Amino acid sequence: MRLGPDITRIAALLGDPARANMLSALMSGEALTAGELAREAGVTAQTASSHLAQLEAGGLLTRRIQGRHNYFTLAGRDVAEAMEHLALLADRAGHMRTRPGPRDPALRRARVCYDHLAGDAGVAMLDALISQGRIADHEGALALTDAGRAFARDFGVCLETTGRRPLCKACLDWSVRRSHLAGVLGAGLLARIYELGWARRLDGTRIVAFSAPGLRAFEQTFGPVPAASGA
Amino acid sequence: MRLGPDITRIAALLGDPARANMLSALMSGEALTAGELAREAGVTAQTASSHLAQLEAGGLLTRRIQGRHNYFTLAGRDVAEAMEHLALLADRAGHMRTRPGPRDPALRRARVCYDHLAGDAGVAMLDALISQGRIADHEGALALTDAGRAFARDFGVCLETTGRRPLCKACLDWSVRRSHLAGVLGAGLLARIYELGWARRLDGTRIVAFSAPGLRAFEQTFGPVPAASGA
DNA sequence: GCCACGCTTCGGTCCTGGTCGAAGCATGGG
DNA sequence: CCCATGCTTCGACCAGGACCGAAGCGTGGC
Repeated sequence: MRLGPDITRIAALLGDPARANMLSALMSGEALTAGELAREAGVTAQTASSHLAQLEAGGLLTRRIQGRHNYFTLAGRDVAEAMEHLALLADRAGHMRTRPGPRDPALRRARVCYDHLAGDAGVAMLDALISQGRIADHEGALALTDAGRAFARDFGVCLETTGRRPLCKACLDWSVRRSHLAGVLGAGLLARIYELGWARRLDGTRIVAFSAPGLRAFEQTFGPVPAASGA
Repeated sequence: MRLGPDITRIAALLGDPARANMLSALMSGEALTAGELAREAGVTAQTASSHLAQLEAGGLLTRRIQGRHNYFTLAGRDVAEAMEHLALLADRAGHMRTRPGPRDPALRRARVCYDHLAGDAGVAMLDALISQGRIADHEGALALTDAGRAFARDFGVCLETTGRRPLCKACLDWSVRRSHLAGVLGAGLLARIYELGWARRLDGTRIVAFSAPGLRAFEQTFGPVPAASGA
């Protein structure tokens, strides 16, 4: 059985703390410079440069040079999905980065999963959309209903299904271990949540922080967000 | 951003060739002994023992002791899914284990993805089920239709949806880069394909080998399987 | 044209971790 | 009871790779 693609190369890239921290920082979806990533990973610029070259060669990162800055982004949603999947396994095995700190609950409550909402809020949102009859759950397969299409339009989400990306997709949440909503609709809803000022992303983290009125509006639309998901 | 689960531990486990080979061997879904896995990975029993202990501690493997044999299986479908996801990234980046050998095309043609059919045959099967109106594809979300339910019953697949496992699930195929069918139905169909004698799994590999009449029967039910998927 | 800045390359150090030989410990058969 | 088998533990070896200091090389500002 020495066939098929070589998982080792990719996994080894993800297996180093410095590189994993860089990639985690990019899970927010935004582009960061080499220097910012070096600081994020807690290493010098030289070391970071080496890591970034490896990640780029491995197809996990995309580099765009602008002036004297090198901007990096994840090479695609695939990368983010694979990392989330690994996070699920890690969480189940109880592998935490550190002793859970004060900001960890915030991460579990609402965070960005590359381009859509995850955590308690993300799971609650999908639950609401299903119970409201806006998304149909055919034994784990999600489909947008006519009512859901109307809701998306009213909410201001553009559903142009450009490319082959599915409209609705279930994405397994590592903190709640249930599905939240990904796909075009998931990304569009989060974008609108930002635009409406309901929430903003905390700089340098994946945490999505709701304002007090924003949370009220969110819960009015999608129902209450349960408080505790941590064990 | 030093929050959330520690991906590093899991990824580092997958990042070693010996461990990755062991896990790959277990992707067939069957249980293997420590000695078999050692041979599979090309290392001595001592080294294998160390690796297996790490994989077990990391929650990727389950050990069952029977007499003086230690049988190992993947800890769950999650593990297989995560590995497939990494394989997708690796394949896109062109990371092959070796120069593609003579058996590599067979692997791309039909292989087992833990418990369901993947490769050209797997993708063709899902395509057929959709075009036959047995599975509905709502922009990437798969749902079994009434016709599909009847077909499954006639084909001899039991659809008891025990646990929370979805009936139909799209699983991205690393070799074809399109979806094949996972979920309860996907696993059930492969089981029936074995039972009907259409195909069998080659020992020690993930290759699913169709017999000549078996392939004819398969193609009569699901339409022709395209020959080439390799680049 | 000079310097500051961002990043990369080079060279060297250090250490984690994979590896095997040998010994230890169970299980099962004769 | 003794031996073969399957696996684990211990100890030591060695290499790959992470890391940083220093130097090199572009870009942009003055």
